[in-house]
Amino acid sequence: MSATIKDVASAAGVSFKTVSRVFNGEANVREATREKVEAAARELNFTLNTAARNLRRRGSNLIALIISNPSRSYIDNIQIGAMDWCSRNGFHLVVEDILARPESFEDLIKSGEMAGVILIPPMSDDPDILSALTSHHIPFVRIAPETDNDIAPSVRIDDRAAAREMTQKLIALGHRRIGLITGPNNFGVSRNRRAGYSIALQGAGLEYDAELVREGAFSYATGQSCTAQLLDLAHPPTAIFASNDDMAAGAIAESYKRGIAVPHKLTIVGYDDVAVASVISPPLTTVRQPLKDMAARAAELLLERIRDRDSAPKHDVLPHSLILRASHGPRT
Amino acid sequence: MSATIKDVASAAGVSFKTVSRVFNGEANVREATREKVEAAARELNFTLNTAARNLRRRGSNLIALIISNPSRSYIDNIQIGAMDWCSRNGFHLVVEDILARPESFEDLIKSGEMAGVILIPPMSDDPDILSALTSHHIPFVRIAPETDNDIAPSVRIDDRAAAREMTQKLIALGHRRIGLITGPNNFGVSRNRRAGYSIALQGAGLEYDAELVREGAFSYATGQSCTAQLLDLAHPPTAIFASNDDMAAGAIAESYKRGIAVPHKLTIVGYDDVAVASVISPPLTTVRQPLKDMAARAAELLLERIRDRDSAPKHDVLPHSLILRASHGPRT
DNA sequence: TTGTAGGCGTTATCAT
DNA sequence: ATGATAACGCCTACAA
Repeated sequence: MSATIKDVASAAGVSFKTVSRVFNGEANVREATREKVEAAARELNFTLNTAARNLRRRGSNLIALIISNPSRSYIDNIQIGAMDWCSRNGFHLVVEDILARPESFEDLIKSGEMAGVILIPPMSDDPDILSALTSHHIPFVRIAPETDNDIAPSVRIDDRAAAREMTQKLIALGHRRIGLITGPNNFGVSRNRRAGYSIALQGAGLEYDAELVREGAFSYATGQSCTAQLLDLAHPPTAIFASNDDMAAGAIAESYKRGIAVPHKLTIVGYDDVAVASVISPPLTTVRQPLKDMAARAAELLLERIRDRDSAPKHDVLPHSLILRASHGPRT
Repeated sequence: MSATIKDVASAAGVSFKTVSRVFNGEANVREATREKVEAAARELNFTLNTAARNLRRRGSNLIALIISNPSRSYIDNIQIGAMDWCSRNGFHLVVEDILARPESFEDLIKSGEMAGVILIPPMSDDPDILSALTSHHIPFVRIAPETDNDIAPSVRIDDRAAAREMTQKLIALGHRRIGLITGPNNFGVSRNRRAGYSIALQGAGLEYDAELVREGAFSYATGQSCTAQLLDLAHPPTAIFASNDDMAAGAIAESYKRGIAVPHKLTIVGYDDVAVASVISPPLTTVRQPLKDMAARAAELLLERIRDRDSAPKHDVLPHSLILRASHGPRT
């Protein structure tokens, strides 16, 4: 059917090994020979057969992104960054939803079809997943794990510092009772962000009031319900810090429903800076994470490990920033 | 490293061909033999090597979803449906963003690594893409193309009927000047939905007023700007029909900004019924498309074509429905 | 019902 | 700088 290196070889009058050399960018090919081969290949519309290459190399050009995350907008950004990197580096991005069918993860791992795996929260901290990957010797990288380790590289922002800074900002605005809507507790980022919140309070001599801290699930609906609980308190907060933008959007909706104007009567801030943040009303003050860059960087670190499995895993911390839009204001 | 069919064969005391038979579910294997083989395979933690299989079969277990769509929420649902189907049917879903790097599509096609390709708007109607796929003999399926053809199977809802029904609903509510925000004109669905709108007007003896029809880009921002244009008209519409939910959300935001209450002063309805529709305020009256089911069905039809390239392409029309929430009301 | 021979298209190894 | 030979692990075709 389609041309092989042998076809190209005979068309170019060289041995097929030379064709292989050309297509692998190996040294020791005379320039004239290279050109002859390339012309013949173009003529025959030749492409290397990936299956044959993978078989012989015991390799793969597939990177898997494991998905099981309640926030689609978070995944979207990660996926875009990863897709882009893959397409520029000769890989393909395979997406696998582990929530819908847990066996699919096991299949994926056992099949050995993936050159490497990208993990996002909460899988980045899931001991079963980490050990499965490790015992099958599949290179992987973790995005936003709770803590780093020697097993795999990671990419993150400093969640603790980011949450601390945002909380300090709210304190500087005069807020003294600040509600926190966290993510689920099995997310490392949830714990780190709560720690940052707590540190900021402590630094300002404010007491940590467990009543003001509610656990959401990174969804719009839980943002609403946690906000409802917070506003029903005898002493409700004057500011609410949601651990992602979806929950912040839910918080704004709940306030709006109760006739509480944001930011005039209540300050609400989010985390992530995904699409919804600049699209709701009022636009959201939030912590920006460079999710696309994080994903691209994660793929890069993963590639290093694929190429050299014994290399020491690197741990990158990318910069975050506070995006000040219109959903925050001074305590009134 | 990892076990091969030969290892399993000698462990089970049979020939490797028998192992192959077992793992391909072929007939003519005695039950006792099958069990012996399966036990040995379990023992050795054996899995078929995909690269070898693909090489020999000249096949692949990869299906590509080509992405280049302004509405992430639309893609998300399609992707979820496709991922799920793939994981249940021994395939992997590869996502490829053609907007970020157009060459990636060419590479994908030439490499022949994909068993098939799923196309969504606007690629479903892109002549260059269709002919590239056809000339490379890559099976593909089109989701929501403008019209069907003999080249590839397709899955759609009846956009024309759906848009007609929604428009009729608005007319029944007493609206006479109904604004339409379309998608880009290179989307077949845009044209079909506008046709449905037009038919409904005609059926009610209302005139099609080009002033009331604006072309958006399926984005929140264009929903806003088109609504602004519509509301600035000397005779503004009393209802606006946006061709997707993102634009409807933008329309609501624009109305809100101008102090125009929805639905009391202005009716706004959307299309798709993606996540944002039930999450904004007021919740959106919209046309529901079963996007996940459409994607799963598309994968199914694609598989038929992969298995038998000469089979006549099927064209499925899935049911739509009108979801009546709170963003519509009678003309006031 | 089970087994044997051969080759899919590439890369590795070793030679020239 | 280039070439010959041998795998990689599986499936197809045919034989027993």
